[in-house]
Amino acid sequence: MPAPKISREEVLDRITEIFRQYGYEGASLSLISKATGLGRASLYHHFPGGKEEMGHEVFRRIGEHLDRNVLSPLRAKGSPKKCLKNWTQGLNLFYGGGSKNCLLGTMILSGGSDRFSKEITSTFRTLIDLLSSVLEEAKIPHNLARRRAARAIGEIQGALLVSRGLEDEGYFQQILEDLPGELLSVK
Amino acid sequence: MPAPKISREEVLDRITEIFRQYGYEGASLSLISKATGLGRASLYHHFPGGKEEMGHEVFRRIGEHLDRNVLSPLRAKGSPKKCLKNWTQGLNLFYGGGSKNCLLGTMILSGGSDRFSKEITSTFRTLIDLLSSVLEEAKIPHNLARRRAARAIGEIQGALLVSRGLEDEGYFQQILEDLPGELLSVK
DNA sequence: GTCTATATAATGATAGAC
DNA sequence: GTCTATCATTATATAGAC
Repeated sequence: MPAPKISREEVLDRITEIFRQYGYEGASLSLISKATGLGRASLYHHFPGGKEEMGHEVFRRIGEHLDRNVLSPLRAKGSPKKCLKNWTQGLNLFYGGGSKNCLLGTMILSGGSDRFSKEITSTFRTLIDLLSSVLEEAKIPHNLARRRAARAIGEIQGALLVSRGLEDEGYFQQILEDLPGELLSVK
Repeated sequence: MPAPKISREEVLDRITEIFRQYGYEGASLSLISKATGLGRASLYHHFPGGKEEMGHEVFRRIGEHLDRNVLSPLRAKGSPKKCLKNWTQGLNLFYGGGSKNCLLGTMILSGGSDRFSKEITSTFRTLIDLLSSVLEEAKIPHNLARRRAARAIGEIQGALLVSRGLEDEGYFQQILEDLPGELLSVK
Protein backbone atom coordinates (compact mmCIF):
# COMPACT_ATOMS: atom_id res chain seq x y z
CA MET A 1 0.00 0.00 0.00
CA PRO A 2 1.91 3.03 -1.30
CA ALA A 3 2.08 6.07 0.93
CA PRO A 4 1.28 9.53 -0.38
CA LYS A 5 4.27 10.83 -2.21
CA ILE A 6 3.77 14.54 -2.04
CA SER A 7 1.54 16.79 0.02
CA ARG A 8 -1.83 17.91 -1.22
CA GLU A 9 -0.61 21.48 -1.48
CA GLU A 10 2.33 20.38 -3.58
CA VAL A 11 -0.07 18.45 -5.79
CA LEU A 12 -2.17 21.57 -6.16
CA ASP A 13 0.86 23.64 -7.07
CA ARG A 14 1.71 21.26 -9.87
CA ILE A 15 -1.85 21.22 -11.11
CA THR A 16 -1.84 25.00 -11.02
CA GLU A 17 1.18 24.97 -13.26
CA ILE A 18 -0.59 22.76 -15.78
CA PHE A 19 -3.69 24.95 -15.82
CA ARG A 20 -1.54 28.02 -16.19
CA GLN A 21 0.41 26.62 -19.11
CA TYR A 22 -2.29 24.77 -21.01
CA GLY A 23 -5.52 26.47 -19.99
CA TYR A 24 -8.59 24.77 -18.61
CA GLU A 25 -9.52 22.84 -21.72
CA GLY A 26 -5.95 22.00 -22.56
CA ALA A 27 -5.15 20.69 -19.11
CA SER A 28 -5.94 17.04 -19.71
CA LEU A 29 -5.95 14.51 -16.91
CA SER A 30 -3.02 12.84 -18.64
CA LEU A 31 -0.93 15.98 -18.28
CA ILE A 32 -2.05 16.45 -14.71
CA SER A 33 -1.33 12.82 -13.92
CA LYS A 34 2.16 13.10 -15.34
CA ALA A 35 2.90 16.34 -13.53
CA THR A 36 1.74 15.08 -10.15
CA GLY A 37 2.90 11.49 -10.41
CA LEU A 38 -0.59 10.37 -9.45
CA GLY A 39 -2.67 8.00 -11.54
CA ARG A 40 -6.06 9.00 -12.82
CA ALA A 41 -7.85 7.07 -10.07
CA SER A 42 -5.72 8.68 -7.37
CA LEU A 43 -6.59 12.07 -8.71
CA TYR A 44 -10.26 11.25 -8.36
CA HIS A 45 -9.63 10.04 -4.85
CA HIS A 46 -8.26 13.45 -3.93
CA PHE A 47 -10.67 15.42 -6.07
CA PRO A 48 -13.95 13.50 -6.38
CA GLY A 49 -15.39 16.35 -8.41
CA GLY A 50 -12.77 15.80 -11.09
CA LYS A 51 -11.22 18.54 -13.12
CA GLU A 52 -13.67 21.18 -12.05
CA GLU A 53 -12.96 20.57 -8.36
CA MET A 54 -9.26 20.75 -9.11
CA GLY A 55 -9.89 24.11 -10.70
CA HIS A 56 -11.69 25.46 -7.65
CA GLU A 57 -8.96 24.20 -5.34
CA VAL A 58 -6.33 25.70 -7.58
CA PHE A 59 -7.99 29.08 -7.24
CA ARG A 60 -8.02 28.76 -3.48
CA ARG A 61 -4.37 27.82 -3.49
CA ILE A 62 -3.25 30.54 -5.83
CA GLY A 63 -5.12 33.00 -3.68
CA GLU A 64 -2.79 32.07 -0.84
CA HIS A 65 0.27 32.41 -3.03
CA LEU A 66 -0.82 35.77 -4.35
CA ASP A 67 -1.48 36.97 -0.87
CA ARG A 68 1.84 35.83 0.51
CA ASN A 69 4.14 36.61 -2.37
CA VAL A 70 2.55 39.52 -4.17
CA LEU A 71 0.00 41.36 -2.10
CA SER A 72 1.76 41.43 1.24
CA PRO A 73 3.83 44.52 0.31
CA LEU A 74 0.59 46.40 -0.33
CA ARG A 75 -0.48 45.72 3.24
CA ALA A 76 2.86 46.61 4.78
CA LYS A 77 3.41 49.81 6.67
CA GLY A 78 5.76 52.10 4.82
CA SER A 79 5.70 54.82 2.23
CA PRO A 80 3.31 54.14 -0.65
CA LYS A 81 6.21 54.51 -3.05
CA LYS A 82 8.15 51.81 -1.26
CA CYS A 83 5.09 49.57 -1.03
CA LEU A 84 4.48 49.81 -4.74
CA LYS A 85 8.12 49.13 -5.57
CA ASN A 86 8.07 46.00 -3.45
CA TRP A 87 4.82 45.01 -5.05
CA THR A 88 6.13 45.26 -8.61
CA GLN A 89 9.21 43.34 -7.57
CA GLY A 90 6.97 40.59 -6.23
CA LEU A 91 4.95 40.64 -9.44
CA ASN A 92 8.10 40.28 -11.48
CA LEU A 93 9.13 37.22 -9.52
CA PHE A 94 5.63 35.77 -9.49
CA TYR A 95 5.34 35.99 -13.26
CA GLY A 96 8.87 34.86 -13.97
CA GLY A 97 9.90 38.22 -15.38
CA GLY A 98 7.09 38.04 -17.91
CA SER A 99 7.70 34.47 -19.02
CA LYS A 100 4.74 33.02 -17.17
CA ASN A 101 1.07 33.47 -17.91
CA CYS A 102 -1.36 34.62 -15.31
CA LEU A 103 -3.77 31.91 -14.25
CA LEU A 104 -6.60 34.42 -14.23
CA GLY A 105 -6.14 35.41 -17.83
CA THR A 106 -5.60 31.86 -18.95
CA MET A 107 -8.74 30.65 -17.21
CA ILE A 108 -10.80 33.49 -18.64
CA LEU A 109 -9.78 32.75 -22.21
CA SER A 110 -9.56 28.97 -22.21
CA GLY A 111 -12.93 27.72 -21.08
CA GLY A 112 -12.89 28.38 -17.35
CA SER A 113 -14.63 31.73 -17.52
CA ASP A 114 -18.09 30.47 -16.65
CA ARG A 115 -17.01 27.77 -14.21
CA PHE A 116 -14.81 30.04 -12.14
CA SER A 117 -16.38 33.41 -12.66
CA LYS A 118 -16.88 33.88 -8.94
CA GLU A 119 -13.22 33.30 -8.10
CA ILE A 120 -12.03 35.39 -11.02
CA THR A 121 -14.22 38.36 -10.22
CA SER A 122 -13.38 38.34 -6.55
CA THR A 123 -9.65 38.06 -7.20
CA PHE A 124 -9.68 41.07 -9.51
CA ARG A 125 -11.75 43.00 -6.99
CA THR A 126 -9.32 42.20 -4.22
CA LEU A 127 -6.36 43.31 -6.30
CA ILE A 128 -8.00 46.58 -7.21
CA ASP A 129 -9.23 47.27 -3.67
CA LEU A 130 -5.83 46.70 -2.16
CA LEU A 131 -3.91 48.67 -4.73
CA SER A 132 -6.41 51.46 -4.52
CA SER A 133 -6.07 51.69 -0.75
CA VAL A 134 -2.31 52.24 -1.12
CA LEU A 135 -2.95 55.08 -3.53
CA GLU A 136 -5.40 56.68 -1.14
CA GLU A 137 -2.75 56.42 1.52
CA ALA A 138 -0.72 58.63 -0.80
CA LYS A 139 -3.52 61.23 -0.70
CA ILE A 140 -4.90 60.38 -4.08
CA PRO A 141 -8.66 61.01 -4.12
CA HIS A 142 -10.81 57.93 -3.82
CA ASN A 143 -12.29 57.87 -7.30
CA LEU A 144 -9.03 58.59 -9.04
CA ALA A 145 -7.29 55.95 -6.94
CA ARG A 146 -9.83 53.34 -7.93
CA ARG A 147 -9.60 54.22 -11.60
CA ARG A 148 -5.82 54.10 -11.58
CA ALA A 149 -5.75 50.84 -9.67
CA ALA A 150 -8.20 49.15 -12.02
CA ARG A 151 -6.27 50.43 -14.96
CA ALA A 152 -2.99 49.12 -13.57
CA ILE A 153 -4.40 45.64 -13.10
CA GLY A 154 -5.46 45.68 -16.74
CA GLU A 155 -2.06 46.91 -17.81
CA ILE A 156 -0.38 44.04 -16.04
CA GLN A 157 -2.67 41.51 -17.66
CA GLY A 158 -2.19 43.11 -21.04
CA ALA A 159 1.55 43.28 -20.60
CA LEU A 160 1.74 39.57 -19.82
CA LEU A 161 -0.35 38.80 -22.87
CA VAL A 162 1.51 41.04 -25.27
CA SER A 163 4.87 39.91 -23.91
CA ARG A 164 3.93 36.44 -25.01
CA GLY A 165 2.54 37.67 -28.29
CA LEU A 166 5.67 39.60 -29.13
CA GLU A 167 7.89 36.97 -27.55
CA ASP A 168 9.60 39.80 -25.71
CA GLU A 169 9.73 39.67 -21.93
CA GLY A 170 11.29 43.09 -21.85
CA TYR A 171 7.88 44.46 -22.63
CA PHE A 172 6.51 43.25 -19.32
CA GLN A 173 9.50 44.49 -17.36
CA GLN A 174 9.16 47.93 -18.88
CA ILE A 175 5.53 48.24 -17.91
CA LEU A 176 6.30 47.10 -14.38
CA GLU A 177 9.07 49.61 -13.96
CA ASP A 178 6.88 52.51 -14.97
CA LEU A 179 3.90 51.51 -12.86
CA PRO A 180 4.74 52.92 -9.41
CA GLY A 181 5.60 56.34 -10.74
CA GLU A 182 2.47 56.56 -12.82
CA LEU A 183 0.21 55.32 -10.09
CA LEU A 184 1.48 58.03 -7.75
CA SER A 185 1.78 60.78 -10.33
CA VAL A 186 0.27 64.09 -9.22
CA LYS A 187 -0.94 65.13 -12.65
CA MET B 1 -25.41 17.03 -55.24
CA PRO B 2 -25.84 19.87 -52.80
CA ALA B 3 -24.43 23.20 -53.82
CA PRO B 4 -22.25 25.21 -51.45
CA LYS B 5 -24.50 26.98 -49.03
CA ILE B 6 -22.34 29.85 -47.93
CA SER B 7 -19.15 31.39 -49.25
CA ARG B 8 -15.76 30.34 -48.00
CA GLU B 9 -15.24 33.72 -46.39
CA GLU B 10 -18.55 33.44 -44.59
CA VAL B 11 -17.50 30.00 -43.40
CA LEU B 12 -14.26 31.46 -42.12
CA ASP B 13 -16.06 34.23 -40.31
CA ARG B 14 -18.18 31.71 -38.45
CA ILE B 15 -15.15 29.59 -37.59
CA THR B 16 -13.43 32.73 -36.36
CA GLU B 17 -16.33 33.32 -34.03
CA ILE B 18 -15.98 29.81 -32.59
CA PHE B 19 -12.24 30.18 -32.04
CA ARG B 20 -12.78 33.55 -30.43
CA GLN B 21 -15.43 32.28 -28.06
CA TYR B 22 -14.05 28.87 -27.15
CA GLY B 23 -10.32 29.14 -27.76
CA TYR B 24 -8.26 26.83 -29.92
CA GLU B 25 -8.58 23.73 -27.75
CA GLY B 26 -12.21 24.39 -26.97
CA ALA B 27 -13.20 24.88 -30.60
CA SER B 28 -14.25 21.33 -31.39
CA LEU B 29 -15.15 20.25 -34.90
CA SER B 30 -18.65 19.61 -33.63
CA LEU B 31 -19.02 23.25 -32.66
CA ILE B 32 -17.50 24.35 -35.94
CA SER B 33 -19.73 21.99 -37.88
CA LYS B 34 -22.82 23.32 -36.18
CA ALA B 35 -21.81 26.94 -36.67
CA THR B 36 -21.05 26.56 -40.35
CA GLY B 37 -23.74 24.09 -41.26
CA LEU B 38 -21.09 21.89 -42.86
CA GLY B 39 -20.57 18.26 -41.95
CA ARG B 40 -17.23 17.04 -40.67
CA ALA B 41 -16.24 15.61 -44.04
CA SER B 42 -17.15 18.84 -45.81
CA LEU B 43 -14.92 20.77 -43.44
CA TYR B 44 -12.02 18.52 -44.34
CA HIS B 45 -12.80 19.03 -48.00
CA HIS B 46 -12.37 22.77 -47.56
CA PHE B 47 -9.53 22.53 -45.07
CA PRO B 48 -7.55 19.35 -45.70
CA GLY B 49 -5.16 20.33 -42.93
CA GLY B 50 -7.96 20.16 -40.41
CA LYS B 51 -8.29 22.42 -37.44
CA GLU B 52 -4.80 23.85 -37.73
CA GLU B 53 -5.38 24.92 -41.31
CA MET B 54 -8.63 26.50 -40.25
CA GLY B 55 -6.69 28.44 -37.66
CA HIS B 56 -4.21 29.79 -40.20
CA GLU B 57 -6.98 30.79 -42.54
CA VAL B 58 -8.83 32.44 -39.71
CA PHE B 59 -5.78 34.58 -39.00
CA ARG B 60 -5.57 35.60 -42.62
CA ARG B 61 -9.24 36.49 -42.63
CA ILE B 62 -9.19 38.43 -39.39
CA GLY B 63 -6.21 40.34 -40.70
CA GLU B 64 -8.44 41.61 -43.48
CA HIS B 65 -11.18 42.54 -41.05
CA LEU B 66 -8.81 44.34 -38.75
CA ASP B 67 -7.37 46.23 -41.64
CA ARG B 68 -10.70 47.27 -43.04
CA ASN B 69 -12.64 47.98 -39.88
CA VAL B 70 -10.05 49.03 -37.33
CA LEU B 71 -6.76 50.10 -38.84
CA SER B 72 -8.00 52.12 -41.78
CA PRO B 73 -8.50 55.26 -39.66
CA LEU B 74 -4.84 55.11 -38.70
CA ARG B 75 -3.88 55.29 -42.36
CA ALA B 76 -6.29 58.07 -43.22
CA LYS B 77 -5.13 61.61 -43.82
CA GLY B 78 -6.32 63.91 -41.11
CA SER B 79 -5.29 65.21 -37.73
CA PRO B 80 -3.73 62.57 -35.47
CA LYS B 81 -6.35 63.35 -32.87
CA LYS B 82 -9.13 62.65 -35.30
CA CYS B 83 -7.41 59.49 -36.56
CA LEU B 84 -7.11 58.12 -33.07
CA LYS B 85 -10.71 58.95 -32.22
CA ASN B 86 -11.91 57.09 -35.28
CA TRP B 87 -9.62 54.24 -34.41
CA THR B 88 -10.99 53.82 -30.89
CA GLN B 89 -14.49 54.03 -32.27
CA GLY B 90 -13.64 51.20 -34.65
CA LEU B 91 -12.13 49.21 -31.81
CA ASN B 92 -15.26 49.64 -29.76
CA LEU B 93 -17.40 48.29 -32.56
CA PHE B 94 -14.96 45.52 -33.38
CA TYR B 95 -14.96 44.25 -29.81
CA GLY B 96 -18.66 44.71 -29.25
CA GLY B 97 -18.15 47.42 -26.69
CA GLY B 98 -15.96 45.11 -24.64
CA SER B 99 -18.24 42.10 -24.76
CA LYS B 100 -16.13 40.19 -27.28
CA ASN B 101 -12.75 38.61 -26.73
CA CYS B 102 -9.83 39.36 -28.96
CA LEU B 103 -8.84 36.40 -31.11
CA LEU B 104 -5.19 37.16 -30.49
CA GLY B 105 -5.46 36.92 -26.75
CA THR B 106 -7.66 33.89 -26.89
CA MET B 107 -5.29 32.07 -29.19
CA ILE B 108 -2.29 32.94 -27.04
CA LEU B 109 -3.86 31.59 -23.88
CA SER B 110 -5.77 28.60 -25.17
CA GLY B 111 -3.26 26.43 -26.95
CA GLY B 112 -2.67 28.28 -30.21
CA SER B 113 0.39 30.15 -29.06
CA ASP B 114 2.96 27.82 -30.59
CA ARG B 115 0.99 26.95 -33.70
CA PHE B 116 0.25 30.54 -34.66
CA SER B 117 3.13 32.41 -33.15
CA LYS B 118 4.13 33.86 -36.51
CA GLU B 119 0.70 35.33 -37.17
CA ILE B 120 0.34 36.58 -33.62
CA THR B 121 3.71 38.29 -33.54
CA SER B 122 3.28 39.93 -36.89
CA THR B 123 -0.21 41.17 -36.05
CA PHE B 124 1.00 42.82 -32.86
CA ARG B 125 3.94 44.35 -34.73
CA THR B 126 1.66 45.75 -37.39
CA LEU B 127 -0.62 47.29 -34.80
CA ILE B 128 2.24 48.91 -32.96
CA ASP B 129 3.95 50.15 -36.13
CA LEU B 130 0.83 51.75 -37.45
CA LEU B 131 -0.20 53.36 -34.19
CA SER B 132 3.31 54.57 -33.64
CA SER B 133 3.44 56.24 -37.04
CA VAL B 134 0.35 58.26 -36.20
CA LEU B 135 2.00 59.46 -33.00
CA GLU B 136 5.11 60.50 -34.91
CA GLU B 137 2.87 62.43 -37.24
CA ALA B 138 1.89 64.36 -34.12
CA LYS B 139 5.55 65.24 -33.57
CA ILE B 140 6.08 62.72 -30.82
CA PRO B 141 9.70 61.50 -30.90
CA HIS B 142 10.22 58.08 -32.43
CA ASN B 143 11.21 56.16 -29.32
CA LEU B 144 8.49 57.63 -27.16
CA ALA B 145 5.95 57.02 -29.89
CA ARG B 146 6.89 53.36 -30.08
CA ARG B 147 6.77 52.92 -26.33
CA ARG B 148 3.38 54.54 -26.07
CA ALA B 149 2.00 52.57 -28.97
CA ALA B 150 3.20 49.26 -27.57
CA ARG B 151 1.79 50.14 -24.22
CA ALA B 152 -1.57 51.08 -25.69
CA ILE B 153 -1.89 47.74 -27.46
CA GLY B 154 -1.25 46.03 -24.15
CA GLU B 155 -3.78 48.22 -22.42
CA ILE B 156 -6.44 47.25 -24.92
CA GLN B 157 -5.73 43.57 -24.49
CA GLY B 158 -5.70 43.93 -20.73
CA ALA B 159 -8.89 45.93 -20.76
CA LEU B 160 -10.69 43.26 -22.76
CA LEU B 161 -9.47 40.61 -20.35
CA VAL B 162 -10.30 42.47 -17.18
CA SER B 163 -13.67 43.56 -18.55
CA ARG B 164 -14.54 39.90 -18.80
CA GLY B 165 -13.00 39.13 -15.44
CA LEU B 166 -14.97 41.86 -13.71
CA GLU B 167 -17.99 41.28 -15.91
CA ASP B 168 -18.05 45.00 -16.50
CA GLU B 169 -17.90 46.26 -20.06
CA GLY B 170 -17.71 49.80 -18.82
CA TYR B 171 -14.13 49.10 -17.90
CA PHE B 172 -13.18 48.63 -21.55
CA GLN B 173 -15.09 51.68 -22.67
CA GLN B 174 -13.37 53.83 -20.08
CA ILE B 175 -9.91 52.75 -21.21
CA LEU B 176 -10.82 53.38 -24.84
CA GLU B 177 -12.09 56.85 -24.11
CA ASP B 178 -8.91 57.88 -22.36
CA LEU B 179 -6.53 56.44 -24.94
CA PRO B 180 -6.32 59.18 -27.60
CA GLY B 181 -5.63 61.90 -25.10
CA GLU B 182 -2.95 59.93 -23.35
CA LEU B 183 -1.27 58.82 -26.53
CA LEU B 184 -0.95 62.43 -27.66
CA SER B 185 -0.18 63.92 -24.27
CA VAL B 186 2.76 66.33 -24.29
CA LYS B 187 3.98 65.43 -20.80
C1' DG C 1 -19.19 19.69 -52.59
C1' DT C 2 -21.89 17.30 -49.31
C1' DC C 3 -23.17 13.32 -47.22
C1' DT C 4 -23.24 8.69 -44.12
C1' DA C 5 -20.45 5.68 -41.96
C1' DT C 6 -16.43 4.60 -39.74
C1' DA C 7 -11.55 4.41 -37.95
C1' DT C 8 -8.62 5.55 -34.21
C1' DA C 9 -7.02 7.95 -30.40
C1' DA C 10 -7.81 10.68 -26.38
C1' DT C 11 -10.90 12.53 -23.23
C1' DG C 12 -13.15 12.57 -18.34
C1' DA C 13 -14.59 9.33 -15.09
C1' DT C 14 -15.40 4.60 -12.20
C1' DA C 15 -14.96 -0.06 -10.13
C1' DG C 16 -12.61 -2.87 -7.42
C1' DA C 17 -8.15 -5.18 -5.94
C1' DC C 18 -4.48 -4.42 -2.77
C1' DG D 1 -4.06 6.07 -0.94
C1' DT D 2 -2.51 4.01 -5.09
C1' DC D 3 -3.01 0.90 -8.54
C1' DT D 4 -4.78 -1.76 -13.05
C1' DA D 5 -8.42 -2.28 -15.89
C1' DT D 6 -12.25 -0.48 -17.98
C1' DC D 7 -16.29 2.57 -18.99
C1' DA D 8 -18.81 5.76 -22.11
C1' DT D 9 -18.02 9.82 -24.59
C1' DT D 10 -15.93 12.80 -27.48
C1' DA D 11 -12.04 14.14 -30.20
C1' DT D 12 -9.76 14.54 -34.90
C1' DA D 13 -9.61 12.52 -39.13
C1' DT D 14 -10.79 9.43 -43.42
C1' DA D 15 -13.20 6.43 -47.05
C1' DG D 16 -16.30 6.18 -50.32
C1' DA D 17 -21.20 6.88 -52.13
C1' DC D 18 -23.85 10.28 -54.55
